[in-house]
Amino acid sequence: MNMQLREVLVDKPIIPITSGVGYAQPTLEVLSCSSCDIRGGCLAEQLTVDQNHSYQVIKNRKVLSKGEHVFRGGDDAKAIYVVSKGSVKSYMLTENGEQQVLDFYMQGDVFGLDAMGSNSHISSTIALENTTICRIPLDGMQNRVLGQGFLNIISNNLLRNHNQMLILARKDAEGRLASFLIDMSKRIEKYNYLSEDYSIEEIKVTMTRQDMANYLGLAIETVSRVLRRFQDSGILDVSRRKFKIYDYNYLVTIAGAQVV
Amino acid sequence: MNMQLREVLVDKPIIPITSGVGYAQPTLEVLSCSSCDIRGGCLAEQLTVDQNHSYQVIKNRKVLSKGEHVFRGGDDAKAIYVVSKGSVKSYMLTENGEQQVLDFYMQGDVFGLDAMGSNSHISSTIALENTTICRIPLDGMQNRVLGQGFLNIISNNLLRNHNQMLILARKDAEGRLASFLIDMSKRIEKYNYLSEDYSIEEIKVTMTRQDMANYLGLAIETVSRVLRRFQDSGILDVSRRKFKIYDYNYLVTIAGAQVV
DNA sequence: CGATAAATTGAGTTTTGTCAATAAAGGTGG
DNA sequence: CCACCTTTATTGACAAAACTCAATTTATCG
Repeated sequence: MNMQLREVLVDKPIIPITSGVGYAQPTLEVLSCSSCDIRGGCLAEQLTVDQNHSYQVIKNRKVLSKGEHVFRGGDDAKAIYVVSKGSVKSYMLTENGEQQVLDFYMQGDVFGLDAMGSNSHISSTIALENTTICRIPLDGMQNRVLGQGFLNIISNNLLRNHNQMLILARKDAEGRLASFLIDMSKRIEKYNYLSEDYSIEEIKVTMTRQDMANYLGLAIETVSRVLRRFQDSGILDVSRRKFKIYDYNYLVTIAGAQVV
Repeated sequence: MNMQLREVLVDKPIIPITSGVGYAQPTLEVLSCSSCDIRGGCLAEQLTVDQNHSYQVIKNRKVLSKGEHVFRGGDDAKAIYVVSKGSVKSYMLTENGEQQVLDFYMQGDVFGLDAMGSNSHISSTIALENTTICRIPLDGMQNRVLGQGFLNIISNNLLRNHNQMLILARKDAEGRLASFLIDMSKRIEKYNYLSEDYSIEEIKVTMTRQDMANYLGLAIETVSRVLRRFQDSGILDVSRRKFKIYDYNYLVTIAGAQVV
């Protein structure tokens, strides 16, 4: 990980970003996939095959500090992205200026697909911690062959949305939090499957209570109270962003059916 | 329209359906697009271009009666679909056996994308009225060229989901109903743009109050009461499935920002 | 025309949101 | 390394919105 960071810093800046309005923007790097932490089948690679089945290395890596945007609503949309390391949240703004969090993405996840059909982004994406992302330009995308991997990413994105719609429409606060914790737990386990210190029962998340609330359609106070109730009933132990889950199965029961 | 129906009936059945378990299934027809009501740029066509840019006509039309399923959760997923005429609803079942409606689709809309990445459907889709759908088999999809039209469909589906997530998470019952009515109104206007008797102010929907409730995450009684409140305040006139909108702008105000 | 499904309306309860105050953690600069 | 400040999180009291249960009315379909 240190090696990767060094490499990034040494190579910068090669491609200046072509962005919207005047806020600070990080620079882009052209880096090989060899320095990426994603192990096995990064789906970004499948998108870089052209009609002659030759690989075009057109991926660009970018290092973002916590709180930096990958893109904002209104920015030009000429790419999709993969999280190489770290985590981001995707959100839309309501007319009151509140954030509706659409999803959280972590290592290996593809995001930005909702802008493929237009010239500018509607949603925004921001880094929740120091994060490295991989940018896949869409120029010439229509000349690339449609791989099954790409179809998988798309339908997985859609299924996650559908699951979230069900959660927002049908579940009470406890069900939403339980679903969220199970989902986070599973995803953190998935991208940590090779490291020795992961656990599905002990996770550390990167988002605030407000982010959770904005994702689950709840008030921040409700999130706090439900977590306390969970703790009081012995299901888990909360300490800020760290969750120790004692009764995973009961959490599954509270959550109800999960699709993704 | 009568012509089309006749043609369908004359040609049947050519391809028997390869479906799951034992409930009645309609038969499939191989029909040319010439008898389709979709005017101008049916996006199904873009999906049937192979790598040599020659068109492969592999679209199949199917006539469904009201209440018939296009597919159910668990069915094999080997195709995506276009609504040629009529309307359908897509839904998932909760663990209590309740329906969460994911979206409604009408003439020209593409659905079933969420199953592209797996072998079986998780959601179900059912006809809300007598409906003709067009089936696009996915076999060999990976050899087809990725068109911008397909990307547009995907991101449009994703944007609709995001919009709905915002609605479910942030808006009260009035906001949800207002959003729904505006959306329906726009979509009905869009596919009726050539006929002389359409109006954005006077629409007839094909779903029940229960369907609306299941879509908007509300109780059916709440849907009824909100519609009554709208009527009492002179915004619109409701008569079962017919809505006459008097104050469209006020509806937009109540609904708040719409993305799609 | 009768039976069934769909929609409406009322009364009372529950859940969650809002407002307000406090506590705890994390970051910054001396 | 500590004190201070800002951000994040917790907790309580009360209000509001929507749900549930129940009864009734109105369509729709055979």
